[in-house]
Amino acid sequence: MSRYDPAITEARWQKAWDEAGVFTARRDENRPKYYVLEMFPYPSGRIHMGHVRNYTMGDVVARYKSSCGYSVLHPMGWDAFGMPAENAAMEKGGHPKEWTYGNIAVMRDQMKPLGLSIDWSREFATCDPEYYGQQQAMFLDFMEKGLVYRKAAVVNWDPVDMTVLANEQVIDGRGWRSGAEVERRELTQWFFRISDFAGELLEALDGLKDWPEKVRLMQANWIGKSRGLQFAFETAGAPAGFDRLEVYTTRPDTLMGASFAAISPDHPLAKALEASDAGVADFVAECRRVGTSEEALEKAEKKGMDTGIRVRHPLDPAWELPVYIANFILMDYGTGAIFGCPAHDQRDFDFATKYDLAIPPVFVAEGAEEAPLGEAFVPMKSERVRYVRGFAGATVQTGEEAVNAAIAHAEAKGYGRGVTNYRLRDWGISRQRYWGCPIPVVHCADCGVVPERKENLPIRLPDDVTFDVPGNPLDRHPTWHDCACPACGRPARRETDTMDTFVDSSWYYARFTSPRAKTPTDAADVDYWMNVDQYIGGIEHAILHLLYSRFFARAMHICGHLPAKAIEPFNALFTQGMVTHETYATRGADGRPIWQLPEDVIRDEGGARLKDGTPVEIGPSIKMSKSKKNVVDPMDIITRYGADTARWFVMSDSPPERDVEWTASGADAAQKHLARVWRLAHEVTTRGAGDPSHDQALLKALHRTIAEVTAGIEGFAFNKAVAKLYEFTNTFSKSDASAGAKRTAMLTMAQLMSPMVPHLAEDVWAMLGGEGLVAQAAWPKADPAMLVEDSVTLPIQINGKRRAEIVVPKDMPPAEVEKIALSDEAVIRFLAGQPVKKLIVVPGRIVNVVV
RNA sequence: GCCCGAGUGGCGGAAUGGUAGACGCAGCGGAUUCAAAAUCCGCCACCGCAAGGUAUGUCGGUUCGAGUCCGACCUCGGGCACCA
Repeated sequence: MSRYDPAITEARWQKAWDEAGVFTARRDENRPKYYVLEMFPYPSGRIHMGHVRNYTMGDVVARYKSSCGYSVLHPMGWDAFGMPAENAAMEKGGHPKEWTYGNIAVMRDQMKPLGLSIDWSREFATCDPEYYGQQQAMFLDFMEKGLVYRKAAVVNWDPVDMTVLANEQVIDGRGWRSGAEVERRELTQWFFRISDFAGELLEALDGLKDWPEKVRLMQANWIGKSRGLQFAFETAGAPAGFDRLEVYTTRPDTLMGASFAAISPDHPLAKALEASDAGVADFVAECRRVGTSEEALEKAEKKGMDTGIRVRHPLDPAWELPVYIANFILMDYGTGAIFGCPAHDQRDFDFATKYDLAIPPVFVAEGAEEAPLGEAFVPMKSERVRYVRGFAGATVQTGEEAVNAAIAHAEAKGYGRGVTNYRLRDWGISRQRYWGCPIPVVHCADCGVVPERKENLPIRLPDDVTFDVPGNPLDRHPTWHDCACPACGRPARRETDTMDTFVDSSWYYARFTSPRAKTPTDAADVDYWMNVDQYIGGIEHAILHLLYSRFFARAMHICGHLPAKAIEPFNALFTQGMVTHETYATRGADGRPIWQLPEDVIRDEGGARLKDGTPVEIGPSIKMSKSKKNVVDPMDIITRYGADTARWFVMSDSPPERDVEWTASGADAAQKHLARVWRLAHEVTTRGAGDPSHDQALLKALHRTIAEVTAGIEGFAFNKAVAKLYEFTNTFSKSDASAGAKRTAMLTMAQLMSPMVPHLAEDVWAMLGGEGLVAQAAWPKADPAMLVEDSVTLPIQINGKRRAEIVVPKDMPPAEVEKIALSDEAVIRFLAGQPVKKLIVVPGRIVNVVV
């Protein structure tokens, strides 16, 4: 064979790895273990470039760590429950199960040719009854430990399709299929008590040293710890049972700036008024037409309605404030009621302006005088301000001090108490859908809500369901929900809610350590393999998935399924950027966008159109997603160029943490380079002796490359590792070193390339007579002696501008460097006799002359 | 609206506060070839004949020195709890 031919060799090496069992994870007490995990994929149907990028990154780490002597666990599975399977069934017929497992088979077949070092024997899908049965067992454990409860919560309700909608399915306040205006509706739903762990989940973030700072910050903000005052207003004119109105505020120091109180449309008081007041009922109904998402609520026009009720100010019983129902008050935060201080909160300011309420300032900037405000004055809490309507603490103090003084005042006078509040809400896991893990409880007329017996698990999903009408197929199944009460044995009804798919993905990392165990985990296996040493996934999961997993690990520990060391399951986290692509849309008859696949769009100078000429609107480049159809199929590249080219390509150029916009060019170039390396290796076996006097230069370059590539991989700078390999390839190609040195250099280069392009590396290794498989060879070490340089080029700046450069011995004392610098011809010319005011010599770096 | 990021040549990007543009793509020129493909060599931020000047989204600041640190803003992206 005399040319690079991945089509033949890649399959051959994959077989060789397979037969040698190179990637089978083994518990080996004599070796350190390393668990590398990429966020498992949703089986959408085909792999996309984001997958290739994600799994190649993980594979580089896994192969590298394996070379470094670790016993590596690198598994793969499928996050297989979720709405798209049901949507497909509704649109095209068929069954979610067939659709899902069919997609898994296709995607597995697409992933295997990538040559990933995955232990496929551990593969599972979350929709396997063996998996979700263990999840149900844990749900029962959680119930027993009081980590689960039921309460009423609001959902998006489509009144035409008579079905619950996901936020994603609500577009501009309307159902995505029916187009009907969505309503908020209350249902009794299941919750996990994640908010009980809010403080701990927040504090433990400090220990996650190998997580990106931005993710820790996002999680901290999401948990949203705040210290404030909770107190009750006495009401006047309120319905029976509402003689007090509890409010929570983080700015009790602004109490004297209150000009109104406001409650959420979902507040019990609002509901009570709704029953007797048609005006309130209309207003509340209008508020409920906004979706349930925080974004929708925050963006909606701020509206309020005066209830006619008044509350007495806690510091002055004669002072009465009006009570509004306002659409921007969230029932889930604090008490669902606030007092409004328009002078120091922009939202309150807008509200007060709209409804013509007073805007009395509480404090002014230090040194300023009280004046009418054109907008809310909201300085940092750490800033000192002068209180003109203060009531606790010094006249001039920081907001922080004033808040503490106000809380102390309230507690001393007995009208309120300091409270620590979290923004984090309990995790609602109920879904009124079929394709999810059934919640293993039974509703009995006599015994109430009863947990299913563990021996009856898994509670399997029925196969005979239909999707011709919207709504939950489990609910309308004729017999599935019929069962015997586990407590009294009488006929009862099975819970038809299924679990949020985030539950499935909150513990799969633990399951990979013993995927066939008859319990959720196996003690010896989790103890050996946990924690995940390196977790890799998209930044879009920075908050929810990772926070839920952190909670779940704690809950599993409480139930004995994880050791204490695993309550933070991911030691190191890397968030890769997304693969983005332009979006293409045509317009439907109703003006709504109809997304189009890139492969169906023809681009030309004028814009873009479909094959039939329909004009296409080009949207911004955003995350590739099924719903926007802006996806590109990586299989074309793999079948045309081979896996190594695709792998090399996705590791080149873009830093892994940054978004990369997919473009079709570049794959050719990647393959050219790999073919070049192959050719250079082949030449080593055929060329003559060469010149040994050039060996040292080549080997020095090689050792620098070892150091740089190793640092690149360790630091998740794969693009830089690739660039260094390009550089060394150029050096190698130009080198006239001896055959022996070239063989050594090429063998080492094959090793350095092997995490990225493992098949080519094996080719080269075998060609040059390397021992065994590269996949099992020890990672090369850079010899420190070979990294030392004797001289260094120093730029000389004059007033910060580069004017000259000098070459000096590496260890030359600064005084001598100064002398040489000042006697440099170009320096003398630029100085033109001006006196030198200051001379800065940064050894090995730079000289700066200031005149 | 709120929270978190990112902006550097034609393009992807590199640069512990110390020579801005490594490396790659595209482009241009050359070698080889009957010709092409493939390969190899060279050039390649902008303005300027040159000396030199201007350049890291914008505007300010700190510093001997700023792409990097600080402040304000602009644009784009992610998340906002039922998309996964």
